[in-house]
Amino acid sequence: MEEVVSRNFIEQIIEKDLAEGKVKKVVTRFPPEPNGYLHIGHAKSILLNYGMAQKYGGTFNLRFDDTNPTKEKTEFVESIKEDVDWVGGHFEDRCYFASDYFDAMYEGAIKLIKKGKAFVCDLTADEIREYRGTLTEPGKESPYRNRSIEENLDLFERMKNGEFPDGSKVLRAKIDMASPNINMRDPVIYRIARMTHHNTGDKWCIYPMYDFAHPIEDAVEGVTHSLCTLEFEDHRPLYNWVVQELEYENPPQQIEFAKMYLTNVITGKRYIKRLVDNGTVDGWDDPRLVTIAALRRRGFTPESLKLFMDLTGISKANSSVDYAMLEYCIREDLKTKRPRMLAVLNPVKLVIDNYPEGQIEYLDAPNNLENEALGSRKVPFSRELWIEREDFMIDPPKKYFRLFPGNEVRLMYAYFVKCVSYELDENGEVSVIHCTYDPETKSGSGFTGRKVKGTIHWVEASTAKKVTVRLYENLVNEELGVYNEDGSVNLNPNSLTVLDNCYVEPALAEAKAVGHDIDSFQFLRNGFFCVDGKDSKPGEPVFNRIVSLKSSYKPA
RNA sequence: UGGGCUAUCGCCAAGUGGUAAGGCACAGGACUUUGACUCCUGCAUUACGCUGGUUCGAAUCCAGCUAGCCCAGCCA
Repeated sequence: MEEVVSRNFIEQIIEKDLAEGKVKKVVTRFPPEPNGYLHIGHAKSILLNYGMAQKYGGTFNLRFDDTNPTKEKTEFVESIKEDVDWVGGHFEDRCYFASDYFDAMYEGAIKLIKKGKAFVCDLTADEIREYRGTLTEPGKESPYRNRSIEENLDLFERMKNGEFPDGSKVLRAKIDMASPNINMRDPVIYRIARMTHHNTGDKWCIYPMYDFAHPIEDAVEGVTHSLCTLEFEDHRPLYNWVVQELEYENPPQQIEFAKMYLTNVITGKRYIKRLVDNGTVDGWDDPRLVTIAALRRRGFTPESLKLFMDLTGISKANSSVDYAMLEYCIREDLKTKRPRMLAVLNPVKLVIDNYPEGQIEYLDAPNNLENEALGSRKVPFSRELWIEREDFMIDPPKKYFRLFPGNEVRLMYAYFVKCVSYELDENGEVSVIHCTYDPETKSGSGFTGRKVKGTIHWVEASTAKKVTVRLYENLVNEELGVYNEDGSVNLNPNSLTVLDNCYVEPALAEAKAVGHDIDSFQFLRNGFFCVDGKDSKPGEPVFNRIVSLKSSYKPA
């Protein structure tokens, strides 16, 4: 029985091209401009492009679209390469630069001029705008539109040679000033800009525009399917015009898909910049952001992002995916892959009155009950433990089956304990809980004499490691929405809670994350956490909460 | 009111003329060495933006509407 697998519209196009022999080998690319950090939206494009090449036995390129030196910085190149590869876009040795093709683009421009399809225009930027017309009115032709081929050739070469000041002349494609598509109204394809380019230095003082450069970049690399976002739909006729006029034998085709939006997050660069500048977040990789670097620091895995993209799909409808879907993906990925460790975030002392003083025994604890391959570890146990403050109540509501006076619960991996009394401090807060334990009930002993409704986690007090834990919530206020009317961000005041009095079992004290070598764990009932490689010092781990666990227990 | 695109459950999303997949979320229940996980169950009862039409039959075809997104950089 063949499983019916639905294909997204891009896969359908590719399969048709392959079947018709129009395309022999699929080649895709991810073409970022090196002018900032990559975020989860880019991850969708990376995974889509890489996925298509992978699925159909083709290749995937990383290509920096660096045709505008005024906006680009070399410092972003390395971080983008790292992010693309980390997220799963394995470009291997195929990392290219649009600027490597400047010669081919220059030749292409000459070819257009010789065909009478391009001209040098002396209109100012303002005049070009005026001549362009409006959305509802056609434009009018530039007075320079009918210069001779010889004159255009001469002028364009002199543009290249630096004989004219910045902005004084441009090269334009000669198409149709009356086109209802504004992109076809004799678009500028080359401008003069004296800027040192991060890759080509001062070799050029003229630079090609995106609409002219991109199709050439794709054609030069043999890209077959050029996947981009919806806002470029109107540019497709121009894209096709360029590859046709330049007479490429196997022209690439542009296919557009919808960008991904996520609820309750901020992706706008200027908003993030403001938050960084005023100290609301600690940088562009603050774990509450959804830049790839932030997601990685928070503890998201590449696998979880892949799952997320697979579940959300590809379409042409603008949409905003519920953040809960992302949380589901990281829980799904981590739950059977990472150990479940003992950590108490809000501690209160528990003393087992009938347990020998000074004795420490080491109990077996499976690392993950759902994954035996993760093995087991020894956890120390003694008379004095830390337990979660919320796991004890003096007057419990109905259906509370953790610890309360007279009730018996299991200590995870250890024994049944029964609460016999408790002490209060001067503020009336519970300071010590006294229990007795039953040696018969040791974990793994096969004891079936009686059952207990609740199980709680704990940490042995004398060997516990004190750590700092950071709990993250969404950066923005879900009730009020993301933005205020004045355009400022509607912050959630509880987006970050720092707990500096947490205890973890000794095994966790060894956890360390350096750089991006992330260690992540499930803290029973508290969620998934990872060691923050940026803020942890040796021996002083700081844990970031990746995502909390769902809870069906609702306190009265 | 020029052109391009989109519209299927609270959120994504399949569906390509034959009688509405799936996931997230949510709600019940079972199980449980944590109330998580897992497992069951329920969740668009002529309904697929609206209105007509074609057809034995339409989310799928046609017509006309409506709503939303994108475009007037010498940015990408």
